[in-house]
Amino acid sequence: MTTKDSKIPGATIERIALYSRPLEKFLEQETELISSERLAALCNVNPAQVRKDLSYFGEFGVRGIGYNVRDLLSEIRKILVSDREWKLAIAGVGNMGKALVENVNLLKRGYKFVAAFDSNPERIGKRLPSGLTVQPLTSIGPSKEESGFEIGVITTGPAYAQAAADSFIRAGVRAILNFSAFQVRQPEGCLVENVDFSIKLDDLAYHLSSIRGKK
Amino acid sequence: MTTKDSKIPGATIERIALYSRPLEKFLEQETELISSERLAALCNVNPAQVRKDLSYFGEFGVRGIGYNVRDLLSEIRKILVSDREWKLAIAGVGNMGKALVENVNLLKRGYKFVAAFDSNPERIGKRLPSGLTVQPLTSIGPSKEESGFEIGVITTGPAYAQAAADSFIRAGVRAILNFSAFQVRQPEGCLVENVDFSIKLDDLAYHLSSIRGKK
DNA sequence: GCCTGTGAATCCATTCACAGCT
DNA sequence: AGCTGTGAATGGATTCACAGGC
Repeated sequence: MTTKDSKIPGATIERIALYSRPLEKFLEQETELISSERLAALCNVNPAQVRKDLSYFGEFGVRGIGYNVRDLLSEIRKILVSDREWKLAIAGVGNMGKALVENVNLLKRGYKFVAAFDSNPERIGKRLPSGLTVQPLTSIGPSKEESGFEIGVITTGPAYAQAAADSFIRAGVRAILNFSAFQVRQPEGCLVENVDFSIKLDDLAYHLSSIRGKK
Repeated sequence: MTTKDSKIPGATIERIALYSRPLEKFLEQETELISSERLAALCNVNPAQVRKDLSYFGEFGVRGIGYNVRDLLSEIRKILVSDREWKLAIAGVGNMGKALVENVNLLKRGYKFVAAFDSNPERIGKRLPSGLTVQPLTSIGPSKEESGFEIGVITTGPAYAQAAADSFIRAGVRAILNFSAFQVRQPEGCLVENVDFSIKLDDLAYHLSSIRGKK
């Protein structure tokens, strides 16, 4: 990293990831150039935001012209370190877990599931379409270099989420993506992203009612 | 709503939804009282944040004592309007879509899927375990009161996401939860929440590398 | 003229710190 | 003494507005 460390807003990183989606499409259809205005429109953000976000990492555009699609995308990939493969493990192979393990979009982006765990005895030993064999949650162990995983994904029910997180952490995992409806304790030195979509629904429901309520 | 309209931070709503999760558990195990400190710890937020968030909607606690679990939960349910049933439709019944339609947690919270759509001819006409029959995406029509739905959920591939959103909007839907890796155009008068988890992974990957890079 | 890059201004959100009630 | 409720202070993030280069 050649950046003057750490003054980068958290939200900037997520948006930079967001920008890469339309850029990929433009690259496919061989569009050469893109303006911050156009890119912003596609991502529902302000054009100045796009420019500022990118400016944290360098000067990727040309004044009066715009950004070169191919170059910008390649810069973004470098920033996000999405130019390499990341190994994931999943805890909980219900519908949601299977949906993720079999998601080709993730694989295309370099996120590869290399282990699957579950607490339900009926599921243990089963072979997933992707080739993984479901192991007992309790067998999550310190990851041995080769077969190790770097990111743990939790798709268990709320009752098992914390246990799964604890196991992952014991196994040396430093980043967890938690889809369960249970807020995992933020442990020292481990990143946790919670994606509780029932909260998103609550949010929508609230705003729906308040709009209707207002008029 | 008896609130002095609209000065409520967006993030407050999401956190209030968050608070309800541990409260539900406390209610089950018949804990009477809870302090902002304890609740905050369980949700990984600051205690003052909890108090301020709640204070936007009223004075639910007792000084020197704390909050009554049952009362607080009931107030939160009123705030979030989660004391009624919301009807949802889903577009895209792949793994992810099925995971949502069959998710009992959502049903428990009052979110009920009443229609399912897909663009894949092979899926159309199939009956889901929940009893819904998959209809063609193109048949999303203006919702007729009775069978209507209020929130549209998108779990199609990126290529179909915008079309699904457009159809939902034409059908009169005012709120959309989008899980596809395509950012749906924010349309006039319709709320859209995007939950692109591949972005969350990018975010984790970035932070993982920058931590390792630093030491 | 056009579009980027960025300090300055604004807006929003979080946290502090203490008054107020039990 | 204990814990809430909240103005004031702080800290971040977004947007403006214009200088700078094509």
